[in-house]
Amino acid sequence: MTVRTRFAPSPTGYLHIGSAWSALFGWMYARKYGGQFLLRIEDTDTSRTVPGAIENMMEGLRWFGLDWDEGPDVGGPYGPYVQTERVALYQEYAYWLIGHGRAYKCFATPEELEAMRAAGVPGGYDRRYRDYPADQVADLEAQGKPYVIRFKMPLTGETAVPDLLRGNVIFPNDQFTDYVILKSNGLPTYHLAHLVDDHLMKITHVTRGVEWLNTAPIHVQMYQAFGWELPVLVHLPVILNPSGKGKLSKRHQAFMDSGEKVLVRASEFIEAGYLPEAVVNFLANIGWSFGNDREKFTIAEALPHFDLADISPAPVKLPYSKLDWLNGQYIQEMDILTLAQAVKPYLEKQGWEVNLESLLLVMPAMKPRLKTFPDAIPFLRFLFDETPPDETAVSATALSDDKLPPTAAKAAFTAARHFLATAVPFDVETLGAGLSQIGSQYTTNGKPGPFLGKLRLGITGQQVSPPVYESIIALGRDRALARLETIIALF
RNA sequence: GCCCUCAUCGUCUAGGGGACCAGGACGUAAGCCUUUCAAGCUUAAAACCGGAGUUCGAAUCUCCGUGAGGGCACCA
Repeated sequence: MTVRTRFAPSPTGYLHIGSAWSALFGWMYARKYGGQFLLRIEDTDTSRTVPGAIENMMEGLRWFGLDWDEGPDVGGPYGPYVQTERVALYQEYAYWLIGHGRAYKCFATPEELEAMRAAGVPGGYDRRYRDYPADQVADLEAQGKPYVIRFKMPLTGETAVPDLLRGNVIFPNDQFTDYVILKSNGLPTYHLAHLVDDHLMKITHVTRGVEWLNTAPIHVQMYQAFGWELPVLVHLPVILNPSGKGKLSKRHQAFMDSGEKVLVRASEFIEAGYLPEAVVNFLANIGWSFGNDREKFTIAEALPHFDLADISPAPVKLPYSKLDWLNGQYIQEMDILTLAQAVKPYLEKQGWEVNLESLLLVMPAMKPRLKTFPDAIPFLRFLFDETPPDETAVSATALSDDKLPPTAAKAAFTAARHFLATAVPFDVETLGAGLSQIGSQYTTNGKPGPFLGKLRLGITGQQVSPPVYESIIALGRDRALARLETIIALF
């Protein structure tokens, strides 16, 4: 039997990182066994459907590299893959259950339901129409009273849910009421729709969040009622908010202790400058481990080791700082041109006009300093931002100290200007030799350090920058000389 | 309130009766390197939630607590 897994989001918003994580495991399992991974849209709550959400999710999945063999856009042998296009099917199965005594029409009004809930009826419904006389049901129907279809849960006994990660989880049946499977508008609820689809689409392994574990007994009972084989159920743990309480929500923005925003949507990870390989590697380390103390790996490498049964059932907080580290590791493997092209848009977003040539010149020096692409912004302001440096930051006092008194500083900068005007070739070796010699000559301790530090400040207007020689080269001879002129004039 | 789940360093994890005075990674701290900031290298601190069992032996099995979470819709 081929493995078939699916990702079945409802199009109510954006792709959540937790959803992507769950999709990843389903995808990995299907790929490992050469099976199929499907995308199905669960849009039976039409009031919550958000335009564009499907496209957004597909885009996110593609970014992660999670491709699907069957889905709304590519079709497949068990389509359609959008639930609102399958309603006739669900209705057919709902009525089949009625015909076989496993479901019934319920005419309870919203007001009645409200009253039952207020009275504290377990499950919010007292099953008043469960055994309603057939002729009276016919009467109500003849009067055009709206109704829903409810599934008859057993009143006694217990239901065992075989969960791959937890074993059999036993639920007493009296905990449940008769759940609505077909709404009064004719659309199915999740309980009916996902189950009919999973069966018809021949899904073998269901990966979904633990929040479904509590309603899984209904599904087990329904599978039995239909006489269908239960797929392997894998309830993945919740992803917790790293700061504070509860699960990671996309509704309420959370913040790290550091004050940074907690990333939740897939699109936020993209915008924040993470590489898909890094994020996927990061997610694969959540609840599962490669083994052999290995943290960094490609998904292709992970596949042979992967098994759904090895996933830990414990809830997790995403270790965001590890993602930063991993992303940095992946950046180190990028070639300079690709890296520069990846960084460029983030610099341009600052309103800077970015010259690729200059960027390429500093990129080798920048690479080990980057964990994410936007990290380059504070380093490279001097290169692309033409607004003049803050005068209070770059002043004669800032450019001199006891190891490099003002007169010596002025002389050193003047010497540097002469040197840079003629230095050939204009490369790191030449500049390094010349400028450090000038530095040693003018500082009171005879070391180049104090001068080079001031030179960085003078040239870049920044306390922190790429290494000075590289910065000067990236700036180019003319611009560097112009800045030295400005500095010398400060004394 | 009722039902369900989970529990190893701060975090992600390895481990599944003796190989564990518990291993790795991130983060943190210190040192080296160094023109800043990083990177890199070296070192350090840091955990089996508690209590009872079972056993010659428990981080590992059982039970009870505790804590953390999830669920109780004509939402998924």
